[in-house]
Amino acid sequence: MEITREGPYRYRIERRGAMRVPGVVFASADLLPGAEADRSLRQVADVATLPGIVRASFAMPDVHWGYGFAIGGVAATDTAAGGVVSPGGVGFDISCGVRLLAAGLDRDAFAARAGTLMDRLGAAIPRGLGRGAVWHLPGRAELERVLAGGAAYAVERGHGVPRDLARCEDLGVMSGADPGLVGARAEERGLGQLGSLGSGNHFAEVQAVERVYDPATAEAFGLRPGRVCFMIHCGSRGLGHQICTDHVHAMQTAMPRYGIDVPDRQLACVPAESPEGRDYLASMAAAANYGRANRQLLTEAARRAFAAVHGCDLDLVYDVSHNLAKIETHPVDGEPRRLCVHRKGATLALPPGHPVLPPDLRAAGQPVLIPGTMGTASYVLTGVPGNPAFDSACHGAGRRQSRHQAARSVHGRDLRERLQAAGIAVRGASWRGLAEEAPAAYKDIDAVVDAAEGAGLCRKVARLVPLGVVKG
DNA sequence: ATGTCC
Repeated sequence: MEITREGPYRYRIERRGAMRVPGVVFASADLLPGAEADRSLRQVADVATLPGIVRASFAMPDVHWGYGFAIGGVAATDTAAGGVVSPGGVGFDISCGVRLLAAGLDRDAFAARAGTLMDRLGAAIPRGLGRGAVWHLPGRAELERVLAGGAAYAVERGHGVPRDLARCEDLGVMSGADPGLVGARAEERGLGQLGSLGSGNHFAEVQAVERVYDPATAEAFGLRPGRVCFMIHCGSRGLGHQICTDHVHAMQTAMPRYGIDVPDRQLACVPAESPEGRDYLASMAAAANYGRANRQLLTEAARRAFAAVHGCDLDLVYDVSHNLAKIETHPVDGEPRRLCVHRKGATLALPPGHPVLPPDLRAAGQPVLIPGTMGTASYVLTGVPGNPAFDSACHGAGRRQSRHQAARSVHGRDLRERLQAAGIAVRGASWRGLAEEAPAAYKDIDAVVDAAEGAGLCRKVARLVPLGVVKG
C-alpha cells in the first residue's frame, strides 16, 4: 500500500488494483495506523473497490479494525449509478450513538452526594449482556410502533418531553422504516431490551464541563464551566444485531446475481436501489428507531434518579448516531448527487446554517458528541463548512488494543480502585468487561480530537471530564 | 457490538 502525506492531518492511500477511488485518512503522524501491523488501512483500501463509491474511502483519526469495514470509516455511493449499500458499512450495532444531557446542577453539588446519585443510577440503568429494560414491551404490535416511531413514539407515550425531539437527529425518528420486515428472532430479542445499555464500550456517565473553547456556541448548546452533564452511549442491542446478521446473509446470497465481486466476504453489499438493498435500508431504519427510543428510555431512568436525589432536570443537548447509512444529497464533481452515506464509527457533523438543524441551533451548528474512555475526557464540538467527508467526524478515542489484550494487561478490580482514587465513581456490570475498556486500550482522545479539528472535520466547543460512570 | 455458532 502506498500512503502519501497530503497535509498535517491528511494522508492518501493511492488507487491501486480494483480501487475505484483513493483512500483518505485523517490523522496526525502519531495516530496514523501502521500499514503492516494494523489491518484497518487495508480495510479502507478494500472499501474503495465498492461499486458506485464516490470521492474517496475515508478514515477518521480514531480508525481501527472492524467487521469488513474499519470502524471510523465513511463511504458514500451514488445510488443512481448502481451504488451499493452494505450492512458492514453500518456495523452490527445499528444506530449506536451518543446522547448528551445538561443537568440543572453544578459539580460541587454533585460531589456532596455523589455516592447516593451513583447508587440510584446504578440501580435504575439495566446493563450487561442479555435482558433487562426500562420499558418492557407487551408484544409485537407495540414493538412495531417503536420501530416506526423511534424516540418520537417514546415521547408520545409519555417517556420524555416534546422539547427532547427538537434536539434529536431527524427529530428522533428515521423515516422509511418498515417494521413488518423485522423477523421473529429480532422481535424476540427486542421485546425485552428497550431501555438498556448493553455491554462493551457502552456506558452512561456523569460529567462536568471542564473547559469551554467557544463561549457563544457553548451557550447555544447549554454548556458552561462547572455544569454537570449526563452522557449516554448505546445502540439497538440484540434487535439491531439480528437485523444486521439477517441481511449480511441475504446479501451474500444475492450478490452474485448483481455481478458484484468484493475482496472480503464481510463486505457483502447489493445496489441500494435493488429490492434487497431497499429491504435492508427499511429494516436498518427500524433498528435505528429502536436505538433512538432506547436512548430516550434511558434518559427517563436518569431523569428520575437526578430528580430524586437533587430535584433537578436534565435538558437534552443533542442525540446523534454514529453507526448508520443515510440517503443524502451532496455535491460530487460540482453536481448534486443522491448518495448512500455509510458512517460506521463516524458521527454526523452538520455545519452552521444546515437546513435540517432546528432554529435554535441553526447559527451554532450541530453538537458533535465525541466520548472518550473511562477516566478520560469527552468533547462537544460543532460542525464546520467545507467538511471533506460528507459532514462526518470521528466518534470516540478508537481502540489500539484488542479486548483480549486489554483484559490480559489489567484486572477490573484494580482499574475500579484506580478510577475511584482519581475521584471517578464506578458502577460496573462485570470485572472482565471493565478491564476490556481500560483507558490504556484506547488512543489519546485529546490527540484524536485535535486531529479531527486540524483536518477540518469539526471545531472544539467544550471539554467534559468524568465524575461517575455506569458501565455496560 | 452480540443469548461471542447454524
